[in-house]
Amino acid sequence: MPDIQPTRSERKRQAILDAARTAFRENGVDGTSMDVLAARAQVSKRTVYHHFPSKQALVRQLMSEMWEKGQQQIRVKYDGNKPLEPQLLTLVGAEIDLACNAEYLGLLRVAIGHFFYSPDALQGEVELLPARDTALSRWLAAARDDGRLDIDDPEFAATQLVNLVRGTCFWPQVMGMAPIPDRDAQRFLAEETLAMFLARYQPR
Amino acid sequence: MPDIQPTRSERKRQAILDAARTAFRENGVDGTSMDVLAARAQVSKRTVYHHFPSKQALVRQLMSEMWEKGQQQIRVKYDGNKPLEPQLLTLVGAEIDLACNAEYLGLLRVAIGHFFYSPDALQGEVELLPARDTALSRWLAAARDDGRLDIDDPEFAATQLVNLVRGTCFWPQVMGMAPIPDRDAQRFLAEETLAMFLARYQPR
DNA sequence: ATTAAACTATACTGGTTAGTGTACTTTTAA
DNA sequence: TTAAAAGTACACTAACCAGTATAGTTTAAT
Repeated sequence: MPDIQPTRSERKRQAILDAARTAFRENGVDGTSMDVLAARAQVSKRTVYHHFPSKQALVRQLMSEMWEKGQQQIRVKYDGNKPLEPQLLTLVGAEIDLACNAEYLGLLRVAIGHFFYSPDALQGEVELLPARDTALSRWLAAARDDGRLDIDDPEFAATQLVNLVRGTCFWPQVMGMAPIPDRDAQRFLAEETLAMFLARYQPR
Repeated sequence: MPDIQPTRSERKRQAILDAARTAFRENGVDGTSMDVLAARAQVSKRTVYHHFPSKQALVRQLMSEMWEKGQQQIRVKYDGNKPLEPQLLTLVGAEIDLACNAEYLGLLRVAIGHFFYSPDALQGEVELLPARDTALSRWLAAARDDGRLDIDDPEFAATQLVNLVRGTCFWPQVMGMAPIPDRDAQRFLAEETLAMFLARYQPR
């Protein structure tokens, strides 16, 4: 068993990032001192500053991780030959998957807590909710143009769909007011969301 | 014009509360020092401590204001003789009104920012989103029992309704990511929300 | 007019925190 | 083996902040 150990330096760096993720999520960036952070990472404070020039740089590193996760785009092209439901279910399922991803939620929590009072800084550092909605609204527009959905404003319809998901699956978790729903609840949410959406927009 | 002036003491007290409201909303509780607060209120720091024994007491005062606003219950009893739509529109409209109330949103923003990282303290001080949802779900259950809505789970249906509203009307504003929608947008949202909800749950 | 309550300016205490300086030890790679 | 890179312990700085102390001024109600 070779079991290649990463270099000590790399291990320390990861320990710092792990500690930052959990500590920031639990107590916020401002609520976590660099001394506490170093202690949680079992690393001297000097080592923290060896790997990251400042607290802000550490935050930025975590933000870019989150950004990456959020970017995992859904590639569901509209297919006029397949039935609507399974296609839409894939889209909604992807939305729910992301909104139920503990890692993603945790990082988003850090971001929101940190940038809550400086929206300008927020916009400078990251765009929180990436342009995934546009993929959805484009799909809806395609289905509309194909005469299979009776939608006036695809963007608004996409917003409705997303709101049905995020209201139970995203915001409460970000706020720390509810746990992440289990698989069954996620499936139930997907089905009910779809049912409501199609009841509204599917031509009879 | 008598124009009864409130006493100086009362004027100072209000100036402090006003300054706290805006400063806390803009920069958060932790991001607003008592020195800055006093300066914004054009009052000496000692006067702040004359009116409020501590920063926490000041926060509590603002929280109770918010609590009061949130408690303005909607009293729409289900009426089997009136058509569904206008009744539901009243309920949805009330939800939107509150979610678009700048004062309420501002205070909620303070609360969320303050308690984001201590949900226990949150539950100790206030319940953020009061039990207004239960009024809605009771109304829905009544309409269901009357055979006028085809709902399995009134609580979930109420959540869906509320999510459709809050996703565009509440969360973005609390997060400071979007301005409060104007009257037209509010009406549009109410109508579209209702249309989707009834499409799903009104028996054909 | 007098007096107590409210207000002001300013300096202070005690505590916390981001980040640095220093002298020393451990790891790693040539 | 050896030298550089990385890590450690710990003391230190400069700044900030909640809340207090003090001594003097203004307001308001008797």
